[in-house]
Amino acid sequence: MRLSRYYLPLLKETPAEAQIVSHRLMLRAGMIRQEGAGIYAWLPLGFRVLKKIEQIVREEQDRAGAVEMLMPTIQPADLWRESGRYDAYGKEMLRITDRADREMLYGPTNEEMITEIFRAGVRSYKDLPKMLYHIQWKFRDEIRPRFGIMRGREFLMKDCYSFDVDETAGRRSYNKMFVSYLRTFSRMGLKAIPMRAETGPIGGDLSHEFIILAETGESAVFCDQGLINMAVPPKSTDFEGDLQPVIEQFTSLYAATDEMHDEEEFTSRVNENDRLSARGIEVGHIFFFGEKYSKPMKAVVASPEGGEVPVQMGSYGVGVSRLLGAIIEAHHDDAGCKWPTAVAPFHVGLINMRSGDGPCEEACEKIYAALEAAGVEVLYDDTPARGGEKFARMDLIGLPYQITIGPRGLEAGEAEVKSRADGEKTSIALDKVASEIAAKVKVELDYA
RNA sequence: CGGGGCGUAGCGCAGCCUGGUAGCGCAUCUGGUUUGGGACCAGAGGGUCGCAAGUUCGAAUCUUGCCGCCCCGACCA
Repeated sequence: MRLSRYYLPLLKETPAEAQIVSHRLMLRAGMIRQEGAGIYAWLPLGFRVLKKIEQIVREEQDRAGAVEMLMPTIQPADLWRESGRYDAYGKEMLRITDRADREMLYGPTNEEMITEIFRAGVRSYKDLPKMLYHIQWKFRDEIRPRFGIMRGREFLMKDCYSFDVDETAGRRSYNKMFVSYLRTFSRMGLKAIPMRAETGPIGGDLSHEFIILAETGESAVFCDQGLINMAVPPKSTDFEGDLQPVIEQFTSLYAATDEMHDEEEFTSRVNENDRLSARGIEVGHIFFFGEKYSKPMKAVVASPEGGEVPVQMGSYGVGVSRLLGAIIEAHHDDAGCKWPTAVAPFHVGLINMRSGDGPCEEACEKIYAALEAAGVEVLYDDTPARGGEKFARMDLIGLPYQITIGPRGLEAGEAEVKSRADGEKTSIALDKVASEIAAKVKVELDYA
């Protein structure tokens, strides 16, 4: 992509309303634009990151055996009357009437609808287990939206639902999602810690929140330091095999959000040096809630013993749009974002120090074409701006690699490459730079 | 929902108390000098001062109502 054709409205000054670094950087880097309280437009750069995150979530859901579908954003109220949640959900649910005065709502979540869809198509325990998910926009009329997309009213969420014949099988589904989440967040360069959590209005008896540690997190958390560097299950993990040992490993050490925190247990189970009390961002939440919806909504299957039993359900959410903020919180410096390659809007920024200069342009065009041909995503700054400005904005948007072409390097037959993550600068021969960077990018994308 | 605050050029703000020509920095446009970490000089364009009503000879400024947004608290991906 040539920057001259792109839409990248960067802000030099920090907008007054942005309180946390991820919000500030998203506004300054031209990723989002606020259209109302808790409502944001995704500008081209932000949209690219959102799509990358979404795709990682999708790949790990598929790998765990979940099946993708898409449910509508607008739902009929009657569905929610069946579960009793139409009244229970309160003002957080955006209620709408259509032209015929039918009561509708903009979905804050989809348990009711997926249960309705499931019961229409499944009759026997032999059809189980099933895991269905979608990645769809939700609307929750939050009392107080804040921190940009971190707590927006409209947000993109992956929600998965599992259906099993009994509790044992249900827990197997829960375990699959547990492992899937560990991998999902790890691939984005995040260390997410599963913590025992309350079940909230969705209900149930088994629940974990996946928390990213960050100073600006909304919840206080307490955990054993040992969780931070625990090895995440590899790509080769067999999701049909026994995952219980992994779950036990990750739940063996103390970790709880403040609602579930037990100071006595914390101090008795965790050595003083390993006690970590911090703040965290919730990026995922998994529940097993059994018959909570299947019973009132009559989602039943024929059981092996004859007769009908309500299916055992779980639901599993990932805040896809929130993850952008969480990733920036974890990867940035004073100059801007430092995207992990897996979610970077582009892999490489190509800087022409002297636009309009024949040899510089020629060298840039050559490298640009070679990188694109190698499947590397390049943002080529072909604008007439001065070098300093180009450096500053590349640092701000935070692409993993910057390749600089200027008269100085050309004389030596070299391009300068900067790694945004560690700031390290190297010189590489002009005819090798594209292939070397392409190789690095490929390795980083193949990780996990 | 309770408490606090804000709304003036694309962005950041001053002006309001004490009513009288709407201003500054950045950005933008033109010309020139520059060009390896957000350049300099000269010139130019850009505003229903959130909306409405009222007070007044006169309102960005005072009064009232409305709308929008932000921050602090209890809920949530």
